[in-house]
Amino acid sequence: MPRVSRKEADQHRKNVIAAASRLIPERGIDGVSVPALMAEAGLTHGAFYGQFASKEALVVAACEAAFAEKCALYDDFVARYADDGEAARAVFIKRYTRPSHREARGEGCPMAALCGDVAGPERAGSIRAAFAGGMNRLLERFERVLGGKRKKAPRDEVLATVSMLVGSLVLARATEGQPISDEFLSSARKVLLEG
Amino acid sequence: MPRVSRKEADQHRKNVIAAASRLIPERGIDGVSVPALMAEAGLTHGAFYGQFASKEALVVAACEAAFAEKCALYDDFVARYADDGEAARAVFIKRYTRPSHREARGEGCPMAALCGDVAGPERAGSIRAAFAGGMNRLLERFERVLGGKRKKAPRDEVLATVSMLVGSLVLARATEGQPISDEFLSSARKVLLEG
DNA sequence: TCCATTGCATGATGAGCATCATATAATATT
DNA sequence: AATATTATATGATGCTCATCATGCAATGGA
Repeated sequence: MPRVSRKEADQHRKNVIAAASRLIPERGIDGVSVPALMAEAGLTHGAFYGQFASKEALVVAACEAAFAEKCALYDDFVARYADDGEAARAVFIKRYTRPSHREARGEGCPMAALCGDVAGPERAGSIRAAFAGGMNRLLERFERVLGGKRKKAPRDEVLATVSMLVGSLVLARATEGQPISDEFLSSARKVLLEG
Repeated sequence: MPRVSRKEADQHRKNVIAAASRLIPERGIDGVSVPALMAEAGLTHGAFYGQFASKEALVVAACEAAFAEKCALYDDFVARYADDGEAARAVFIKRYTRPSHREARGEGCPMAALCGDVAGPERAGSIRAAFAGGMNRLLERFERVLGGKRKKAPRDEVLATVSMLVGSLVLARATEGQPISDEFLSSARKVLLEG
């Protein structure tokens, strides 16, 4: 009964979430307006509130999609390196600390891309919960990626390592264009691989 | 010739910068409007453009003030612990990773508070430069704070340690209210002090 | 004492925002 | 084939924002 078929409408919704899960990590929550997002998905702003109860609901969906994509990625990664945990850890750390990761905010680590946006009292509701849920799921994968020859790395080590990786990426982005930017990434890489 | 004396006007400007250097780290650049900031400083919005060329100029001044305050703080800190570098490093790491630091965004580490705001292409101008300049000055202090019994810690170690501290704080803020939030801080503390 | 200067307040401007109301027209159902 | 449904588009609402224009009134120099 719609102007488009149900299947098309479902696809539209998926397109909107896909666009949001790329644009929100890239430009921030407040950097993506509803009209701009819908235009990116090939629709107009009026279609938005037929699909989402609010902008907050969209952010939740986009956040979950971004984490789900990375969880699937690391499931594959763990499977591929199942017989060489040492290599898995080294390859992961090298990839994470590549300068190209700094530029790829929309496709890179959602923890690093969203953590600044999700902090603060005005985001204490469902967005925060979606972010924390995604983080917990992603950290489960990191236990194995970072375990090396062990099955799973100890939790303190996982959280501290992730803190260093995310911190180096976020600081590298905040100083992009300055000489110190690359140093954050290379120092984290060096300390994690050699220290 | 003004409605208030020159001295009062100078004091007003300092008040505005002081308010901004607390509110901007606390609420983010876009979370502090010019009218709200001026009200906080006891003035009306109209007075703003007599003192600052633009909101960007204010952010630059606030950023510099925030970093300058911390530089002075750590100069004192280094002097106080001049004869016991080991204690300086341990005390600093314990203070940085306290849960109360997570809540004190406006008074805490400006690197952690501002890094998310300063990333992105729209902040690539003078704000980014002010942030990077402040970071470089602050990192000079950290070389000595983190040196332990050495005079200065090696640069890779400083940058990696700061990455972990900032990362743990930023992630703890992004997950505030969730059980994992405290874990980021305690894990970073444990690894840096014992690992 | 007088007057030019200027810091501040009031108010306007135009833009962008999230959200809602309504109309349209194509689809599902009958 | 007729009709009820509904995804989408157009457009409006009320808000907040950064910035600018104007006028006032107190000050500091003459």
